Amino acid sequence: MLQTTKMADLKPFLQKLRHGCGLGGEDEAMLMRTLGQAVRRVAAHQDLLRIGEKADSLKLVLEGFACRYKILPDGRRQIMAYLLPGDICDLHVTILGAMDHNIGTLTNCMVLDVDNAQIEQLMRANHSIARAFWWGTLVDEATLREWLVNIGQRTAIERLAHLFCELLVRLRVVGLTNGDGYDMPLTQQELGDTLGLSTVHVNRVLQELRASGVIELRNKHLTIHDLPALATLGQFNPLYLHVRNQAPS
Amino acid sequence: MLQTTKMADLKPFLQKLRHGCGLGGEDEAMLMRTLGQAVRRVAAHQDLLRIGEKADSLKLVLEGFACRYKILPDGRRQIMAYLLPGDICDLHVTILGAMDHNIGTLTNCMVLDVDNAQIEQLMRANHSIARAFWWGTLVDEATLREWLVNIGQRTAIERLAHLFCELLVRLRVVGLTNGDGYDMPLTQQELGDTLGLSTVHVNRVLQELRASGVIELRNKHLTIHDLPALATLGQFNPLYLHVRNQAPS
DNA sequence: CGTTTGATTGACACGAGTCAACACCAGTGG
DNA sequence: CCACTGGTGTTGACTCGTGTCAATCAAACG
Repeated sequence: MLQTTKMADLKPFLQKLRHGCGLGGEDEAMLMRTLGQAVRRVAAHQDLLRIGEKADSLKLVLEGFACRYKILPDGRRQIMAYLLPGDICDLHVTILGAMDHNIGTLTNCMVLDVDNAQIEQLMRANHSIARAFWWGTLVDEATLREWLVNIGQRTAIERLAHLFCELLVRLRVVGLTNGDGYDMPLTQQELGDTLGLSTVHVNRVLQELRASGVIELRNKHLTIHDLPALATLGQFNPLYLHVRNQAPS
Repeated sequence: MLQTTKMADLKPFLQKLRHGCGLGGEDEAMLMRTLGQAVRRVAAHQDLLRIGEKADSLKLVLEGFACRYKILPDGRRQIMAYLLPGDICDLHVTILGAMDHNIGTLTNCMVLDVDNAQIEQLMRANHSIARAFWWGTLVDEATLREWLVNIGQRTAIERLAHLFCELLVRLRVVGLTNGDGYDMPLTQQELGDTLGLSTVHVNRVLQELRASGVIELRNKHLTIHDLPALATLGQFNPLYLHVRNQAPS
Protein backbone atom coordinates (compact mmCIF):
# COMPACT_ATOMS: atom_id res chain seq x y z
CA MET A 1 0.00 0.00 0.00
CA LEU A 2 3.02 2.28 0.06
CA GLN A 3 3.60 4.85 -2.58
CA THR A 4 5.64 7.98 -2.98
CA THR A 5 4.03 11.27 -2.12
CA LYS A 6 2.69 13.03 -5.11
CA MET A 7 2.84 16.78 -5.23
CA ALA A 8 -0.91 17.03 -5.16
CA ASP A 9 -1.18 15.23 -1.85
CA LEU A 10 0.60 17.88 0.15
CA LYS A 11 -1.40 20.68 -1.35
CA PRO A 12 -3.99 20.99 1.40
CA PHE A 13 -1.29 21.09 4.02
CA LEU A 14 0.70 23.83 2.33
CA GLN A 15 -2.45 25.71 1.49
CA LYS A 16 -3.41 25.76 5.11
CA LEU A 17 -0.07 27.03 6.33
CA ARG A 18 -0.09 29.66 3.65
CA HIS A 19 -3.55 30.82 4.66
CA GLY A 20 -2.75 30.89 8.32
CA CYS A 21 0.75 32.18 8.71
CA GLY A 22 2.12 33.13 5.33
CA LEU A 23 4.79 30.54 4.77
CA GLY A 24 7.24 31.64 2.08
CA GLY A 25 7.78 29.93 -1.26
CA GLU A 26 11.20 28.61 -0.43
CA ASP A 27 9.99 27.34 2.90
CA GLU A 28 7.35 25.40 1.06
CA ALA A 29 9.92 23.95 -1.27
CA MET A 30 11.99 22.85 1.69
CA LEU A 31 8.95 21.26 3.26
CA MET A 32 8.11 19.45 0.05
CA ARG A 33 11.59 18.03 -0.18
CA THR A 34 11.64 16.85 3.40
CA LEU A 35 8.15 15.46 3.43
CA GLY A 36 8.56 13.47 0.26
CA GLN A 37 7.93 10.27 2.11
CA ALA A 38 5.66 7.31 2.03
CA VAL A 39 1.93 7.83 2.23
CA ARG A 40 -0.26 5.26 3.86
CA ARG A 41 -3.80 4.43 2.98
CA VAL A 42 -5.74 3.77 6.19
CA ALA A 43 -9.22 2.32 6.33
CA ALA A 44 -12.04 3.93 8.28
CA HIS A 45 -12.30 3.34 12.03
CA GLN A 46 -8.64 2.46 12.55
CA ASP A 47 -6.52 3.92 15.31
CA LEU A 48 -3.45 5.85 14.31
CA LEU A 49 -2.28 6.30 17.87
CA ARG A 50 -3.59 4.83 21.08
CA ILE A 51 -3.65 6.21 24.56
CA GLY A 52 -0.47 5.35 26.44
CA GLU A 53 1.63 4.97 23.32
CA LYS A 54 4.61 7.07 22.44
CA ALA A 55 4.52 8.52 18.97
CA ASP A 56 7.61 7.86 16.93
CA SER A 57 6.44 9.95 14.06
CA LEU A 58 4.31 12.93 13.28
CA LYS A 59 1.24 12.18 11.26
CA LEU A 60 -0.20 14.36 8.57
CA VAL A 61 -3.71 13.80 7.27
CA LEU A 62 -3.80 14.30 3.51
CA GLU A 63 -7.22 12.91 2.73
CA GLY A 64 -10.27 11.92 4.74
CA PHE A 65 -11.49 12.70 8.24
CA ALA A 66 -9.72 11.56 11.39
CA CYS A 67 -10.28 12.55 15.00
CA ARG A 68 -8.98 12.70 18.54
CA TYR A 69 -11.18 10.87 21.01
CA LYS A 70 -11.45 9.39 24.46
CA ILE A 71 -13.53 6.49 25.67
CA LEU A 72 -14.91 6.53 29.21
CA PRO A 73 -14.93 3.39 31.36
CA ASP A 74 -18.66 2.97 30.74
CA GLY A 75 -18.29 3.17 26.99
CA ARG A 76 -19.29 6.76 26.34
CA ARG A 77 -17.12 8.37 23.70
CA GLN A 78 -16.16 11.97 23.22
CA ILE A 79 -14.59 13.18 20.00
CA MET A 80 -12.39 16.13 20.90
CA ALA A 81 -11.15 17.28 17.53
CA TYR A 82 -11.41 16.59 13.85
CA LEU A 83 -8.29 16.13 11.81
CA LEU A 84 -9.09 17.26 8.30
CA PRO A 85 -6.87 17.18 5.24
CA GLY A 86 -3.90 19.41 5.95
CA ASP A 87 -4.02 18.94 9.70
CA ILE A 88 -1.04 17.78 11.69
CA CYS A 89 -1.50 15.05 14.21
CA ASP A 90 1.10 15.37 16.85
CA LEU A 91 3.92 17.71 16.99
CA HIS A 92 4.28 17.36 20.68
CA VAL A 93 4.07 13.83 21.92
CA THR A 94 7.82 13.71 22.26
CA ILE A 95 7.64 16.45 24.85
CA LEU A 96 4.72 15.05 26.79
CA GLY A 97 5.75 11.41 26.81
CA ALA A 98 2.74 9.20 26.32
CA MET A 99 -0.48 9.93 24.48
CA ASP A 100 -3.35 10.83 26.79
CA HIS A 101 -5.97 10.16 24.15
CA ASN A 102 -6.55 8.22 20.94
CA ILE A 103 -6.34 9.28 17.37
CA GLY A 104 -8.33 7.35 14.84
CA THR A 105 -9.76 7.61 11.36
CA LEU A 106 -13.42 8.32 10.80
CA THR A 107 -13.32 7.63 7.07
CA ASN A 108 -10.78 6.14 4.73
CA CYS A 109 -7.71 8.32 4.93
CA MET A 110 -4.39 9.05 3.35
CA VAL A 111 -1.83 9.61 6.05
CA LEU A 112 1.76 10.74 5.83
CA ASP A 113 4.19 9.68 8.55
CA VAL A 114 7.16 11.90 9.17
CA ASP A 115 9.95 10.82 11.41
CA ASN A 116 10.27 12.80 14.62
CA ALA A 117 13.99 13.35 14.22
CA GLN A 118 13.37 14.67 10.75
CA ILE A 119 10.77 17.13 12.01
CA GLU A 120 13.02 18.43 14.74
CA GLN A 121 15.81 18.88 12.28
CA LEU A 122 13.50 20.69 9.92
CA MET A 123 12.27 23.00 12.64
CA ARG A 124 15.79 23.76 13.77
CA ALA A 125 16.95 24.45 10.24
CA ASN A 126 14.08 26.67 9.25
CA HIS A 127 12.57 29.04 11.75
CA SER A 128 9.55 29.95 9.64
CA ILE A 129 8.62 26.32 9.36
CA ALA A 130 8.96 25.81 13.10
CA ARG A 131 6.71 28.78 13.59
CA ALA A 132 4.22 27.43 11.10
CA PHE A 133 4.06 24.10 12.92
CA TRP A 134 3.50 25.75 16.26
CA TRP A 135 0.91 27.95 14.62
CA GLY A 136 -0.97 24.79 13.70
CA THR A 137 -0.83 23.48 17.23
CA LEU A 138 -2.07 26.76 18.64
CA VAL A 139 -4.99 26.92 16.23
CA ASP A 140 -5.90 23.41 17.31
CA GLU A 141 -5.97 24.64 20.87
CA ALA A 142 -8.11 27.65 19.96
CA THR A 143 -10.52 25.34 18.17
CA LEU A 144 -10.69 23.13 21.22
CA ARG A 145 -11.63 26.14 23.30
CA GLU A 146 -14.41 27.04 20.92
CA TRP A 147 -15.70 23.49 21.07
CA LEU A 148 -15.80 23.75 24.82
CA VAL A 149 -17.95 26.86 24.50
CA ASN A 150 -20.10 25.08 21.98
CA ILE A 151 -20.84 22.10 24.16
CA GLY A 152 -20.90 24.02 27.42
CA GLN A 153 -23.24 26.83 26.48
CA ARG A 154 -25.18 26.17 23.32
CA THR A 155 -28.32 24.18 22.66
CA ALA A 156 -28.31 21.20 20.36
CA ILE A 157 -29.37 23.08 17.24
CA GLU A 158 -26.88 25.84 17.88
CA ARG A 159 -24.09 23.31 18.31
CA LEU A 160 -24.80 21.66 15.02
CA ALA A 161 -25.08 24.98 13.22
CA HIS A 162 -21.78 26.08 14.67
CA LEU A 163 -20.02 22.87 13.73
CA PHE A 164 -21.24 23.04 10.14
CA CYS A 165 -19.99 26.61 9.86
CA GLU A 166 -16.60 25.66 11.23
CA LEU A 167 -16.27 22.78 8.82
CA LEU A 168 -17.13 25.06 5.92
CA VAL A 169 -14.35 27.47 6.79
CA ARG A 170 -11.79 24.79 7.49
CA LEU A 171 -12.56 22.80 4.37
CA ARG A 172 -12.62 25.91 2.23
CA VAL A 173 -9.07 26.72 3.28
CA VAL A 174 -7.90 23.42 1.85
CA GLY A 175 -10.06 23.69 -1.23
CA LEU A 176 -12.56 20.98 -0.38
CA THR A 177 -15.73 22.99 -0.77
CA ASN A 178 -17.79 24.03 -3.73
CA GLY A 179 -19.62 27.20 -2.92
CA ASP A 180 -21.32 26.71 0.41
CA GLY A 181 -21.35 22.95 0.21
CA TYR A 182 -18.98 20.18 1.08
CA ASP A 183 -18.77 16.46 1.62
CA MET A 184 -19.70 15.64 5.20
CA PRO A 185 -18.99 11.93 5.67
CA LEU A 186 -19.79 11.73 9.39
CA THR A 187 -22.63 9.61 10.71
CA GLN A 188 -25.19 11.01 13.10
CA GLN A 189 -23.65 8.92 15.83
CA GLU A 190 -20.27 10.51 15.23
CA LEU A 191 -21.81 13.96 15.24
CA GLY A 192 -23.44 13.07 18.53
CA ASP A 193 -20.16 11.92 20.06
CA THR A 194 -18.65 15.18 18.91
CA LEU A 195 -21.31 17.48 20.27
CA GLY A 196 -22.24 15.62 23.42
CA LEU A 197 -25.67 14.66 22.09
CA SER A 198 -27.48 11.40 21.61
CA THR A 199 -27.82 10.00 18.11
CA VAL A 200 -31.56 10.30 18.22
CA HIS A 201 -31.41 13.94 19.13
CA VAL A 202 -28.90 14.72 16.40
CA ASN A 203 -31.34 13.20 13.99
CA ARG A 204 -34.20 15.34 15.22
CA VAL A 205 -32.16 18.52 15.14
CA LEU A 206 -30.90 17.78 11.64
CA GLN A 207 -34.46 17.47 10.48
CA GLU A 208 -35.29 20.75 12.08
CA LEU A 209 -32.41 22.39 10.24
CA ARG A 210 -33.53 20.82 7.00
CA ALA A 211 -37.14 21.79 7.52
CA SER A 212 -36.22 25.40 8.10
CA GLY A 213 -34.43 25.33 4.76
CA VAL A 214 -31.00 26.52 5.90
CA ILE A 215 -29.23 23.30 4.99
CA GLU A 216 -29.59 20.19 2.94
CA LEU A 217 -27.81 17.00 3.93
CA ARG A 218 -28.11 14.06 1.60
CA ASN A 219 -25.77 11.28 0.60
CA LYS A 220 -23.04 12.54 2.89
CA HIS A 221 -23.07 15.90 1.16
CA LEU A 222 -23.96 19.07 2.98
CA THR A 223 -25.30 22.11 1.18
CA ILE A 224 -25.76 25.29 3.12
CA HIS A 225 -28.59 27.24 1.56
CA ASP A 226 -28.62 30.13 4.00
CA LEU A 227 -25.18 30.64 5.46
CA PRO A 228 -25.94 33.90 7.27
CA ALA A 229 -28.86 32.25 9.01
CA LEU A 230 -26.75 29.24 9.95
CA ALA A 231 -23.94 31.44 11.25
CA THR A 232 -26.35 33.51 13.30
CA LEU A 233 -28.00 30.44 14.70
CA GLY A 234 -24.65 28.98 15.74
CA GLN A 235 -23.32 32.37 16.82
CA PHE A 236 -20.37 31.55 14.64
CA ASN A 237 -17.42 33.91 14.71
CA PRO A 238 -14.47 32.50 12.74
CA LEU A 239 -11.91 34.58 14.61
CA TYR A 240 -10.71 31.57 16.58
CA LEU A 241 -9.65 29.74 13.43
CA HIS A 242 -7.11 32.47 12.76
CA VAL A 243 -7.54 32.29 9.02
CA ARG A 244 -6.72 35.36 7.00
CA ASN A 245 -9.24 37.34 5.00
CA GLN A 246 -12.09 34.96 4.98
CA ALA A 247 -15.56 36.25 5.46
CA PRO A 248 -18.24 33.80 6.61
CA SER A 249 -19.90 34.22 3.24
CA MET B 1 1.73 48.54 43.56
CA LEU B 2 4.95 47.38 42.00
CA GLN B 3 7.50 45.42 43.90
CA THR B 4 10.46 43.24 43.16
CA THR B 5 9.87 39.54 42.83
CA LYS B 6 10.67 37.68 45.97
CA MET B 7 12.12 34.21 45.70
CA ALA B 8 9.09 32.69 47.32
CA ASP B 9 6.77 34.01 44.62
CA LEU B 10 8.27 31.96 41.84
CA LYS B 11 8.26 28.79 43.84
CA PRO B 12 4.99 27.38 42.54
CA PHE B 13 6.08 27.98 39.00
CA LEU B 14 9.42 26.23 39.37
CA GLN B 15 7.84 23.48 41.38
CA LYS B 16 5.43 22.80 38.59
CA LEU B 17 8.07 22.64 35.89
CA ARG B 18 10.16 20.38 38.07
CA HIS B 19 7.24 18.04 38.62
CA GLY B 20 6.31 17.97 35.00
CA CYS B 21 9.45 17.87 32.99
CA GLY B 22 12.44 17.76 35.32
CA LEU B 23 14.00 21.12 34.80
CA GLY B 24 17.62 21.15 36.00
CA GLY B 25 18.94 23.22 38.88
CA GLU B 26 20.97 25.54 36.71
CA ASP B 27 18.03 26.04 34.37
CA GLU B 28 16.00 27.13 37.36
CA ALA B 29 18.67 29.56 38.40
CA MET B 30 18.67 31.05 34.95
CA LEU B 31 14.91 31.39 35.04
CA MET B 32 15.05 33.06 38.42
CA ARG B 33 17.54 35.57 37.19
CA THR B 34 15.58 36.43 34.07
CA LEU B 35 12.21 36.55 35.73
CA GLY B 36 13.30 38.85 38.51
CA GLN B 37 10.83 41.46 37.40
CA ALA B 38 7.99 43.46 38.76
CA VAL B 39 5.00 41.68 40.22
CA ARG B 40 1.57 43.19 39.98
CA ARG B 41 -1.23 42.84 42.43
CA VAL B 42 -4.49 42.53 40.50
CA ALA B 43 -7.92 42.69 42.09
CA ALA B 44 -10.57 40.07 41.50
CA HIS B 45 -12.69 40.21 38.34
CA GLN B 46 -10.21 42.22 36.30
CA ASP B 47 -9.21 41.34 32.76
CA LEU B 48 -5.56 40.66 32.10
CA LEU B 49 -6.05 40.32 28.35
CA ARG B 50 -9.10 40.99 26.24
CA ILE B 51 -10.25 39.37 23.05
CA GLY B 52 -8.76 41.10 20.04
CA GLU B 53 -5.75 42.44 21.88
CA LYS B 54 -2.17 41.57 21.13
CA ALA B 55 -0.19 40.47 24.14
CA ASP B 56 3.05 42.31 24.59
CA SER B 57 4.11 40.21 27.50
CA LEU B 58 3.71 36.75 28.89
CA LYS B 59 1.84 36.59 32.16
CA LEU B 60 2.61 34.28 35.01
CA VAL B 61 0.12 33.73 37.81
CA LEU B 62 1.92 33.56 41.14
CA GLU B 63 -1.00 33.76 43.50
CA GLY B 64 -4.78 33.48 43.19
CA PHE B 65 -7.09 32.04 40.55
CA ALA B 66 -7.45 33.44 37.05
CA CYS B 67 -9.20 32.01 34.01
CA ARG B 68 -9.68 32.00 30.27
CA TYR B 69 -13.24 32.75 29.24
CA LYS B 70 -15.53 33.76 26.42
CA ILE B 71 -18.78 35.65 26.53
CA LEU B 72 -21.50 34.84 24.01
CA PRO B 73 -23.56 37.59 22.39
CA ASP B 74 -26.49 36.78 24.67
CA GLY B 75 -24.42 37.03 27.81
CA ARG B 76 -23.73 33.38 28.52
CA ARG B 77 -20.21 32.84 29.74
CA GLN B 78 -17.95 29.84 29.43
CA ILE B 79 -14.79 29.51 31.48
CA MET B 80 -12.39 27.42 29.44
CA ALA B 81 -9.44 27.06 31.76
CA TYR B 82 -8.25 27.93 35.21
CA LEU B 83 -4.90 29.60 35.64
CA LEU B 84 -3.59 28.58 39.04
CA PRO B 85 -0.41 29.67 40.76
CA GLY B 86 2.49 28.52 38.61
CA ASP B 87 0.52 28.60 35.36
CA ILE B 88 1.67 30.54 32.34
CA CYS B 89 -0.78 32.72 30.55
CA ASP B 90 0.30 33.07 27.01
CA LEU B 91 3.35 31.81 25.38
CA HIS B 92 1.85 31.97 21.98
CA VAL B 93 -0.09 35.08 21.27
CA THR B 94 2.81 36.45 19.29
CA ILE B 95 2.44 33.60 16.85
CA LEU B 96 -1.32 33.77 16.56
CA GLY B 97 -1.73 37.52 16.38
CA ALA B 98 -4.75 38.61 18.36
CA MET B 99 -6.32 36.98 21.39
CA ASP B 100 -9.41 34.95 20.56
CA HIS B 101 -10.61 34.92 24.15
CA ASN B 102 -10.31 36.82 27.41
CA ILE B 103 -8.14 36.19 30.41
CA GLY B 104 -9.30 37.56 33.71
CA THR B 105 -8.82 37.12 37.43
CA LEU B 106 -11.34 35.26 39.52
CA THR B 107 -9.82 36.25 42.85
CA ASN B 108 -7.18 38.74 43.89
CA CYS B 109 -4.00 37.71 42.15
CA MET B 110 -0.29 38.29 41.99
CA VAL B 111 0.78 38.40 38.39
CA LEU B 112 4.23 38.58 36.86
CA ASP B 113 4.65 40.17 33.45
CA VAL B 114 7.57 39.03 31.37
CA ASP B 115 8.50 40.80 28.22
CA ASN B 116 7.99 38.79 25.04
CA ALA B 117 11.45 39.57 23.70
CA GLN B 118 12.93 38.41 26.94
CA ILE B 119 11.05 35.13 26.77
CA GLU B 120 12.14 34.45 23.24
CA GLN B 121 15.71 35.18 24.12
CA LEU B 122 15.47 32.88 27.12
CA MET B 123 14.01 30.09 25.03
CA ARG B 124 16.68 30.48 22.40
CA ALA B 125 19.46 30.51 24.96
CA ASN B 126 18.29 27.54 26.93
CA HIS B 127 16.72 24.61 25.18
CA SER B 128 15.50 22.90 28.35
CA ILE B 129 13.62 26.00 29.33
CA ALA B 130 12.04 26.29 25.89
CA ARG B 131 10.97 22.69 26.21
CA ALA B 132 9.59 23.33 29.66
CA PHE B 133 7.49 26.22 28.41
CA TRP B 134 6.08 24.20 25.56
CA TRP B 135 5.44 21.41 27.99
CA GLY B 136 3.23 23.82 29.94
CA THR B 137 1.30 24.78 26.83
CA LEU B 138 0.75 21.18 25.87
CA VAL B 139 -0.50 20.24 29.31
CA ASP B 140 -2.95 23.12 29.06
CA GLU B 141 -4.19 21.64 25.84
CA ALA B 142 -4.51 18.18 27.35
CA THR B 143 -6.47 19.67 30.23
CA LEU B 144 -8.74 21.41 27.79
CA ARG B 145 -9.44 18.09 26.10
CA GLU B 146 -10.35 16.50 29.40
CA TRP B 147 -12.69 19.39 30.17
CA LEU B 148 -14.37 18.78 26.85
CA VAL B 149 -14.94 15.17 27.84
CA ASN B 150 -16.17 16.31 31.21
CA ILE B 151 -18.77 18.68 29.85
CA GLY B 152 -19.65 16.58 26.84
CA GLN B 153 -20.20 13.23 28.50
CA ARG B 154 -20.58 13.47 32.22
CA THR B 155 -23.55 14.30 34.42
CA ALA B 156 -23.52 17.31 36.72
CA ILE B 157 -22.34 15.45 39.80
CA GLU B 158 -19.63 13.66 37.86
CA ARG B 159 -18.41 16.94 36.42
CA LEU B 160 -18.05 18.53 39.82
CA ALA B 161 -16.33 15.47 41.27
CA HIS B 162 -13.90 15.44 38.38
CA LEU B 163 -13.12 19.13 38.70
CA PHE B 164 -12.45 18.86 42.42
CA CYS B 165 -10.06 15.97 41.79
CA GLU B 166 -8.23 17.89 39.11
CA LEU B 167 -7.85 20.92 41.35
CA LEU B 168 -6.46 18.73 44.11
CA VAL B 169 -3.74 17.34 41.89
CA ARG B 170 -2.86 20.67 40.33
CA LEU B 171 -2.77 22.54 43.61
CA ARG B 172 -0.79 19.79 45.29
CA VAL B 173 1.94 20.14 42.68
CA VAL B 174 2.42 23.75 43.69
CA GLY B 175 2.13 23.04 47.38
CA LEU B 176 -1.24 24.64 47.98
CA THR B 177 -2.99 21.71 49.62
CA ASN B 178 -2.98 20.29 53.10
CA GLY B 179 -3.75 16.63 52.92
CA ASP B 180 -6.85 16.23 50.79
CA GLY B 181 -8.06 19.76 51.30
CA TYR B 182 -7.46 23.10 49.68
CA ASP B 183 -8.80 26.60 49.41
CA MET B 184 -11.46 26.74 46.73
CA PRO B 185 -12.38 30.41 46.30
CA LEU B 186 -14.78 30.01 43.38
CA THR B 187 -18.44 30.91 43.67
CA GLN B 188 -21.16 28.52 42.58
CA GLN B 189 -21.83 30.78 39.64
CA GLU B 190 -18.23 30.49 38.50
CA LEU B 191 -18.34 26.73 38.92
CA GLY B 192 -21.46 26.73 36.79
CA ASP B 193 -19.85 28.80 34.06
CA THR B 194 -16.97 26.35 34.13
CA LEU B 195 -18.99 23.18 33.93
CA GLY B 196 -21.82 24.34 31.71
CA LEU B 197 -24.37 24.17 34.52
CA SER B 198 -26.76 26.65 36.06
CA THR B 199 -25.93 28.14 39.43
CA VAL B 200 -28.95 26.57 41.01
CA HIS B 201 -28.01 23.14 39.82
CA VAL B 202 -24.43 23.50 41.03
CA ASN B 203 -25.86 24.30 44.42
CA ARG B 204 -28.02 21.21 44.45
CA VAL B 205 -25.23 18.94 43.33
CA LEU B 206 -22.87 20.36 45.93
CA GLN B 207 -25.37 19.54 48.60
CA GLU B 208 -25.66 16.05 47.29
CA LEU B 209 -21.89 15.66 47.46
CA ARG B 210 -21.87 17.05 50.98
CA ALA B 211 -24.75 14.86 52.08
CA SER B 212 -23.01 11.74 50.85
CA GLY B 213 -20.06 12.67 53.01
CA VAL B 214 -17.36 12.65 50.33
CA ILE B 215 -16.58 16.35 50.60
CA GLU B 216 -17.02 19.31 52.85
CA LEU B 217 -17.10 22.83 51.43
CA ARG B 218 -17.30 25.67 53.88
CA ASN B 219 -15.87 29.15 53.95
CA LYS B 220 -14.24 28.70 50.56
CA HIS B 221 -12.32 25.71 51.82
CA LEU B 222 -12.79 22.27 50.35
CA THR B 223 -12.03 19.13 52.30
CA ILE B 224 -12.20 15.82 50.51
CA HIS B 225 -13.16 13.15 53.00
CA ASP B 226 -13.30 10.23 50.63
CA LEU B 227 -10.97 10.80 47.72
CA PRO B 228 -11.30 7.32 46.20
CA ALA B 229 -15.06 7.73 46.11
CA LEU B 230 -14.78 11.19 44.57
CA ALA B 231 -12.30 9.97 41.95
CA THR B 232 -14.52 7.04 41.06
CA LEU B 233 -17.55 9.24 40.82
CA GLY B 234 -15.77 11.65 38.49
CA GLN B 235 -14.01 8.85 36.64
CA PHE B 236 -10.87 10.80 37.32
CA ASN B 237 -7.67 9.58 35.71
CA PRO B 238 -4.83 12.08 36.24
CA LEU B 239 -2.85 10.85 33.24
CA TYR B 240 -3.77 13.91 31.21
CA LEU B 241 -2.10 16.24 33.68
CA HIS B 242 1.24 14.60 32.90
CA VAL B 243 2.51 14.95 36.44
CA ARG B 244 5.15 12.53 37.60
CA ASN B 245 4.66 9.96 40.34
CA GLN B 246 1.48 11.21 41.84
CA ALA B 247 -1.13 8.74 42.85
CA PRO B 248 -4.71 9.98 43.19
CA SER B 249 -4.40 9.43 46.93
C1' DC C 1 -30.98 -12.25 -1.24
C1' DG C 2 -30.14 -12.09 4.05
C1' DT C 3 -27.22 -9.15 6.87
C1' DT C 4 -25.66 -5.03 8.60
C1' DT C 5 -25.17 -0.29 9.35
C1' DG C 6 -27.24 4.01 9.59
C1' DA C 7 -31.48 6.97 9.57
C1' DT C 8 -36.06 7.78 11.32
C1' DT C 9 -39.98 7.84 14.42
C1' DG C 10 -42.87 7.74 18.70
C1' DA C 11 -43.73 7.27 23.66
C1' DC C 12 -41.96 8.17 27.80
C1' DA C 13 -38.61 9.44 31.60
C1' DC C 14 -35.53 12.44 33.75
C1' DG C 15 -31.77 15.66 34.36
C1' DA C 16 -31.13 20.26 34.36
C1' DG C 17 -32.85 25.08 33.53
C1' DT C 18 -35.88 28.83 34.93
C1' DC C 19 -38.21 31.80 37.95
C1' DA C 20 -38.88 33.60 42.24
C1' DA C 21 -38.51 34.12 46.95
C1' DC C 22 -35.73 34.16 50.97
C1' DA C 23 -31.60 33.80 54.08
C1' DC C 24 -27.14 35.22 55.14
C1' DC C 25 -23.17 37.99 55.41
C1' DA C 26 -19.82 41.73 54.59
C1' DG C 27 -19.41 46.23 53.52
C1' DT C 28 -20.80 50.89 53.45
C1' DG C 29 -22.40 55.07 54.82
C1' DG C 30 -25.27 57.93 57.50
C1' DC D 1 -24.57 51.84 65.97
C1' DC D 2 -27.76 50.53 62.81
C1' DA D 3 -30.32 50.68 58.38
C1' DC D 4 -29.18 49.66 53.59
C1' DT D 5 -26.98 47.39 49.97
C1' DG D 6 -25.21 43.83 46.84
C1' DG D 7 -23.29 39.47 46.32
C1' DT D 8 -23.73 34.68 47.38
C1' DG D 9 -26.00 30.60 48.86
C1' DT D 10 -30.45 28.00 49.47
C1' DT D 11 -35.01 26.29 48.46
C1' DG D 12 -39.37 24.95 45.99
C1' DA D 13 -42.43 24.60 42.02
C1' DC D 14 -42.63 24.14 37.49
C1' DT D 15 -40.99 23.72 32.60
C1' DC D 16 -38.43 21.90 28.94
C1' DG D 17 -34.59 20.11 26.39
C1' DT D 18 -32.46 15.76 25.75
C1' DG D 19 -31.85 10.99 26.74
C1' DT D 20 -33.61 6.31 26.58
C1' DC D 21 -35.88 2.45 24.69
C1' DA D 22 -37.74 0.17 21.01
C1' DA D 23 -39.56 -0.53 16.61
C1' DT D 24 -39.29 0.32 11.73
C1' DC D 25 -37.21 1.62 7.46
C1' DA D 26 -33.68 2.37 3.87
C1' DA D 27 -29.53 1.68 1.73
C1' DA D 28 -25.16 -0.69 1.30
C1' DC D 29 -22.93 -5.00 0.84
C1' DG D 30 -20.91 -9.58 0.55
